[in-house]
Amino acid sequence: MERREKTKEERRIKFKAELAHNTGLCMLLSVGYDGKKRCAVLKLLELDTQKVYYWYDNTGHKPYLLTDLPQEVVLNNPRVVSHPGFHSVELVKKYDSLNDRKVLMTKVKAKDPLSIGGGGNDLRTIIRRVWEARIKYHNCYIYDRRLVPGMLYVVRDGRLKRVMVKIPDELKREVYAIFEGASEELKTMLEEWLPLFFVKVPKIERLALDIEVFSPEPEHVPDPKEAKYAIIAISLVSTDGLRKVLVLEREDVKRGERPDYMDPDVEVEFFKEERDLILAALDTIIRYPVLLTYNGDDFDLRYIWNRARRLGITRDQIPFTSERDHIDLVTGVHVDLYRFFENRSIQVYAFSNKYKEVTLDAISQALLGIGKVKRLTAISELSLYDLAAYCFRDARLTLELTTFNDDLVMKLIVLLMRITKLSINEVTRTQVSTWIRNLVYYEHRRLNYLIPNKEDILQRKGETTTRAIIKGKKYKGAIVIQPKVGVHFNVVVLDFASLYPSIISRWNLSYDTVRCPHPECRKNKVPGTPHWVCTKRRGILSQIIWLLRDIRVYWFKPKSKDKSLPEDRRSLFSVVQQALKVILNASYGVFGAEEFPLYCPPVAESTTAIGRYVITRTTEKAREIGLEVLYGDTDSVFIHNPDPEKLKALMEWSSKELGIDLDIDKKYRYVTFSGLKKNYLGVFEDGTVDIKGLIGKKSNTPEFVRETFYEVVNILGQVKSFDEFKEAKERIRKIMVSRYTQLKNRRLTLDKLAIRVMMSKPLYSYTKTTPQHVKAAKQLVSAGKHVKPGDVIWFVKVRGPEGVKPVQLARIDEIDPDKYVDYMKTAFEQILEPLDIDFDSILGGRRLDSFFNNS
DNA sequence: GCGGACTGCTTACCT
DNA sequence: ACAGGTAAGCAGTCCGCG
Repeated sequence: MERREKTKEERRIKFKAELAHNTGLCMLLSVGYDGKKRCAVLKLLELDTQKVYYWYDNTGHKPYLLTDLPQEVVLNNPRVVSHPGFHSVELVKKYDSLNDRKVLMTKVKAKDPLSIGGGGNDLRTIIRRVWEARIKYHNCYIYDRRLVPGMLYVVRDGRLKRVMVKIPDELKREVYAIFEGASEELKTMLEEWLPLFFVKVPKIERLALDIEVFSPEPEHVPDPKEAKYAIIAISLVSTDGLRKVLVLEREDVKRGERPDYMDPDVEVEFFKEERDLILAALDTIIRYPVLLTYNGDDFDLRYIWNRARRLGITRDQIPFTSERDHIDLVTGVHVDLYRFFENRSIQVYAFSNKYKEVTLDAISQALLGIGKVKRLTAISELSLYDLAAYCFRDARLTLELTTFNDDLVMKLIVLLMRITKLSINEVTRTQVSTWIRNLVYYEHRRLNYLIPNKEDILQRKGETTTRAIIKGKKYKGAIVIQPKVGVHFNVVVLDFASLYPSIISRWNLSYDTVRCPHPECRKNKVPGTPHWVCTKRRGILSQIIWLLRDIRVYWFKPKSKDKSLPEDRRSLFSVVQQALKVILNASYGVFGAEEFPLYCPPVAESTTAIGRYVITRTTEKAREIGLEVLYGDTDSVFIHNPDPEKLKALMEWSSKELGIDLDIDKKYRYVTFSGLKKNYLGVFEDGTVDIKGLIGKKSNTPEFVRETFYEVVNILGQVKSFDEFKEAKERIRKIMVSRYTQLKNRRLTLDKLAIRVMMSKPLYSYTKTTPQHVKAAKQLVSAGKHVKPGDVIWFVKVRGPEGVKPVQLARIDEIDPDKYVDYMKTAFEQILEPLDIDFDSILGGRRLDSFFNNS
């Protein structure tokens, strides 16, 4: 996309996005910076009209940095005062939490953010002794004005005002009861935070878009930078019922038949000119406040822009703006769902790893139960109606990823905006460390704390002291208790509800409290480390986590399951608790991540050290009172056939002695342990099977092995008592025999035997070794295919020197059956061995290999 | 020249 | 640009073997 473009203001006028002077109720979508006007600019979504308004800062807020040099010194520095961006200086008081003292600082204001930093000859380089000089201006503006993206505002006579929604007293009382006895500071904080959780997420109209592009080579996706080939279809699907595909008529391509899987209400419009097609799409785009795409930042919108320019459409006619790392919309905001779902925390914590590959097909298959349209023909060879149907599905899926389950994803995004104080553009495109950094910075400003420099934290607090088990890691982590091999009936799993956040809040862990400057606190040791924790002040992180954890555990989580509440309340509560979970789960890890600006090794190390102390003390106590501990991992203990009284005693002991809640998490009818850590099968009371870490479950296990594995698992789910294993064993034997016969006779397709492994990096960077999936990928490349990071390689084991072949290039008669026998054996031994079933003998003494060898 | 012991790399999983 | 711990399978290396 072209670098030079008109100012935000000029483009706003061009596309008729109005200035906010007097508005109805609005939601704050984003905060940016206008380089020409030299001020912050807000995008506000008016709820009634779904119109997006611009509001430019009129408070005179300026970018700044802080320095400990006195004002006179700064003013006597000619390089500062003669700097063209220099504005003024001001004396400010701050609390320096790292050193527990009040400090006077000089605030150096500038006319624009680049003069503070990033402009080469900037004030932060000139002054050198600086704080808070690397915060992006739009975020700094949010902190100082205490804005909360995702919350409600109005503009009256040009003045921006927060709209306060009254929370019913009854509700307030309930929540405050949780924090009874908490400090005044925490209660003030609660006052600020409560509305963010309880104010309903407003309706947000949105339009999903997807494009298809002609390509002369079927395997090649055209480069959006060049946009050399025609856009042949654009689909547009919206929350207000628009369902449309714009299709380009091409000389040699037939319209064909309208496929029946495309709903009859989908409108297909044909265009003779590509230019008209693009303009029609742009015309629709500007009518919605939110544009949704899947990979629009890197493909669809970029392609449209460059293609439009190529076709002579002027910049003035294209409502996109090119930002540093994404494409935004002049008349609203652009949410690229690929960027959002790519976020590891969203993937793991919000969607519990339900999708593994970050492709539209995989995600929608996992979350919506429907994938992309399957096609065998190249895009460019589809008939026009088939093309329309294919393209339509993609936009539909993109929209539905935000609407399913009562707008879950949209609500989650808004809740995350409120919690992290990030604009919608940023929260959907950044990782969890950015979220946590931003929310912690915001609290610093609210409390008038000086935001520390990373080097100062490291210098004062130092490095870690424990030794990690894994080579290359910085400090010791969690404990895993060796499991007792075999089958165990009636097992109760106890766990510490969000252990690490509990530790951070209860033990007052924070970069400002661990190894604090007071000599009298040194007695307050963290077990297993030389570190100590402050006894005089509450740490800022500990305070934040306390609030977020307790409100989640004691309020939102139970309320989201409370059937007596109306459905819409419950669904909001459930989203809130999920959003909090995402944040809380990452709150410990970031302090052990070197790149995090508040990186503090002793904080991370103390957290895991206390975790080890907690689980160790708990197992000791359990054994002491006569409970049998079968297994445990980090924050859980598996107890065999417990006396309920003793169980209760243990839980009470934990909250009293350790200050951390120990709850019943799960009850199993029985559990089988193979003897390996992080590896077991548990059957719940209702017969559902819970599988952890077993090979049969892993995504790279061949489908054939996995199917067989789940058939066996299904039988195990039906076993109610020890005696029933005998019958189960016989049924398992039958399954194995039939499956092996199937394999022997090669009555299966190659893809059932495929091992699927994801390439995590580009092909050329495998320099140390050549793993099998890389070998297969190299063969694909030789055959003219393209592979890139994130692609899953499907390969089979074959006889011959290479040993592997990608499925696309292999034949069923080439496979090496012995390798699959081994696979089967390891996969099944993990569940059969604890039941005392011998893998080889289960087929009546015959070696499994014989099934292959006599073929 | 070959096979076993070993280490290291890579991926996928658990908490 | 959240963390560490566990496991599997393979690649590659070293060592011993008259």
